[in-house]
Amino acid sequence: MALKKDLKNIVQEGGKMFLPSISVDCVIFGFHGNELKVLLLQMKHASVHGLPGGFILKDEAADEAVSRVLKERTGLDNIFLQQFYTFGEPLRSDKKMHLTAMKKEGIAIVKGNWLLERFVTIGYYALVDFSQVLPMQDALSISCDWHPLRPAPALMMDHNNILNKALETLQQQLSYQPIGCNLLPKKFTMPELQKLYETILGKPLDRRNFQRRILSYGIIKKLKEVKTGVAHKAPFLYSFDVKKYDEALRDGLGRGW
Amino acid sequence: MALKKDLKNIVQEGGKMFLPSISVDCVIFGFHGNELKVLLLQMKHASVHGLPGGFILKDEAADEAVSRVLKERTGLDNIFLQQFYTFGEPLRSDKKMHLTAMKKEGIAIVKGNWLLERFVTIGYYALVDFSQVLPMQDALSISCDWHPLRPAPALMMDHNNILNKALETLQQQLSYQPIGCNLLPKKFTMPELQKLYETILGKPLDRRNFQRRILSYGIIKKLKEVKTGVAHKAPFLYSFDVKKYDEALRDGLGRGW
DNA sequence: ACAAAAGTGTTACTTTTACACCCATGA
DNA sequence: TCATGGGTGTAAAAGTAACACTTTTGT
Repeated sequence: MALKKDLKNIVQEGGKMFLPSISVDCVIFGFHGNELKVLLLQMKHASVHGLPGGFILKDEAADEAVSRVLKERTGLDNIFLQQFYTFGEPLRSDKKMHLTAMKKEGIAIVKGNWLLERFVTIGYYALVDFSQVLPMQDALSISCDWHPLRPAPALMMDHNNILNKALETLQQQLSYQPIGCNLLPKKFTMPELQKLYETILGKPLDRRNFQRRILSYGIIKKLKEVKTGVAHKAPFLYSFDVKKYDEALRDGLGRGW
Repeated sequence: MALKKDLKNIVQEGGKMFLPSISVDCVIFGFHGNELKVLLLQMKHASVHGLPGGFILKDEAADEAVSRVLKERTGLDNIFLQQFYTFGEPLRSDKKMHLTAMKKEGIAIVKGNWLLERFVTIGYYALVDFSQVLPMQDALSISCDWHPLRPAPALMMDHNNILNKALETLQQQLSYQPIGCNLLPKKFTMPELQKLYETILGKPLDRRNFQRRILSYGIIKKLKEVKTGVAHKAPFLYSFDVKKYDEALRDGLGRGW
């Protein structure tokens, strides 16, 4: 099995390939069935889930490492990615976890192995179009799948903490940054976008006010199509204006002083 | 000289004491003479300045490491501290710099020394009461002093980049977080606070509107004293309400959806 | 025909901005 | 006494929040 060979290689050679004591973890958000979802790995040797993550190659930028991990787990390039916090508590990483996992894998891991060190992890969140993702597990997991956020499953180590902080950051940034559209397909309807905002913020919004506000940002444009094959009145489709969007990403939307 | 002994120890033993390839850097902001200042080290062996920084002890939290560095450079405890970004570009650290610096110090640094590795640095900014700070240099610097921000001096490596990002973050957060007061003495006047906000944001604000808005947050309270020994009409003194302030820190000030 | 969701404007309310005069103090 | 900065309120403008009816479509 290719994955196991990879794993063995990482355990034995990782110390030469990767920066020591630093990892990246990624909270991948998707939106489906009117729910926010997060992509999690089901770990092989423990009844817990974990965030997709990885290590930084010696000549690689942290952002590149995350993109690489993301590509591996979702098949996607060019994902909206945001670093949100670096977790540097001394007791956050669980040294025993790797030890027992490797033992069960039948891979030798000796005292002093780089994986048994304490790790500081850089947290990123990603916003992806649910329908475009093809989840793929990694060497240490049974499966990679979407999970609901509320409630989120029990995660290994401090990953629940990381997940919560990611969600908090997302909620805060949603009001000032034009990020909502990243979670939807290229063409989407106004009610879909609104549902998304309501879901992230966890509260209902007025339809008319929502529409006015979103449109006032100028980052999305109404297409001349409607969504077909749908019950009830056909809603218009919108897409977002990449140029205006990029400006808004730089300058923000909110007011403030 | 104690500092040199320390330095030699860090070069030779640091690999055992600290997390490898990770550093912390701290942008320390102060306010004086109606200007935002930043505390910088004048490096010994190059005509550049640098941000105060350090490394994380093997059993120490990243935040603790920064507090320790801050204590060493400023003499202060319990400073307002905020992690703002982690810099993980592969070429950000300058391997030659340490090498030549140590050569000039007469300290042997051999190939493979931990200091010659690539470093990822966790950026923090600190807000301090200028009048309370007693700047102290470290082993690699001639002096530690306040410098103007606009323009900021040339800094080593990517420290100008770090500084700029810190300032940007500060500006953004100022509108949503009750952080202004951290830069002033315990008792301050409304015009002082306003000057501070104007300086950080780089634009003038209306006196009456500023006062109304700040007071509406409820985080500062008017004292029954006025500032004495001052020219012109004596302004009232204010102090900030720690309880309300802590609430606001958690919940933010701004609106949004 | 009806149930369910989408489209659309107006009004009241709240927040923000703009603006000017008097007062106290030190020089 | 005068120059300088500090204290204070109000009115207009902008932005936000609340709200209802009509249209379309599938069943």
